[in-house]
Amino acid sequence: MTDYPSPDMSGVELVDVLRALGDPVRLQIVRRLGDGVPCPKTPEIWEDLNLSKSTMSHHFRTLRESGLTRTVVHGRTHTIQLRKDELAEKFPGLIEAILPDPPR
Amino acid sequence: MTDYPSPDMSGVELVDVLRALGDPVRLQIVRRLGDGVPCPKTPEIWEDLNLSKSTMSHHFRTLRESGLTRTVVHGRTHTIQLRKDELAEKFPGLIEAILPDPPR
DNA sequence: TCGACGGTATGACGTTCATCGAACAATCAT
DNA sequence: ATGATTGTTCGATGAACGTCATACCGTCGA
Repeated sequence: MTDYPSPDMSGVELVDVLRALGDPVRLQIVRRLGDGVPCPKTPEIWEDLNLSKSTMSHHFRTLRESGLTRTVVHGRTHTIQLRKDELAEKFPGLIEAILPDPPR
Repeated sequence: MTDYPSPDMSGVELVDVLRALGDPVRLQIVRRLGDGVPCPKTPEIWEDLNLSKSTMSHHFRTLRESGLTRTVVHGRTHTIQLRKDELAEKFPGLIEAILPDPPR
């Protein structure tokens, strides 16, 4: 079982988080992950983005390495999860500010 | 008197703001502008950043074009100002989240 | 009017980045 | 075992970016 480590939040830098968010594709991914619930990587996330598998994988890696997301492996299926609580503690208000609308 | 137009806030995109913030130099500039008070471009802002005049000018332009700042010309002196109120209305919570500390 | 000053525009250079196809790796079903 | 599925890694390519030195431009003071 392969492991995809995400950095400890103590080493996560604000500027790197912002840089990761400063791409249209990645911002959209994060906003779809807004509830913090793990989400399968493949289907509805990028059917409409019209990007190749490898490009999506690149963005998933960037998000994970920036500290924004965590990747969980289940067999041959991967799910991606926004590290919402940890981020809220380290950068209060940031995630809420970039998520779609108010949570209503 | 030359004019340096900043975009209307209605056309400002979140992803462009985040991209502008995703650079160490620009993030630092914005954080020093946090109070929204106009700040002269030259002196204390970048004496310690050890960057050339033209590089700073490039970052100032990027910030202005992204919608984050406004440039005001007084004679041969330029001041830069964070568009704090407009940004707070368009992207609630964002600026506060990336500014140093709580305002105390 | 003429220089000095504050800042911008231009062009160049090296690096990073987003993107893709193809190859690879790991797991599940048969 | 074998093949199909799910996703990552690698190598390449073109665009965007950060940086600098130089040239340029508008303004102020003598």
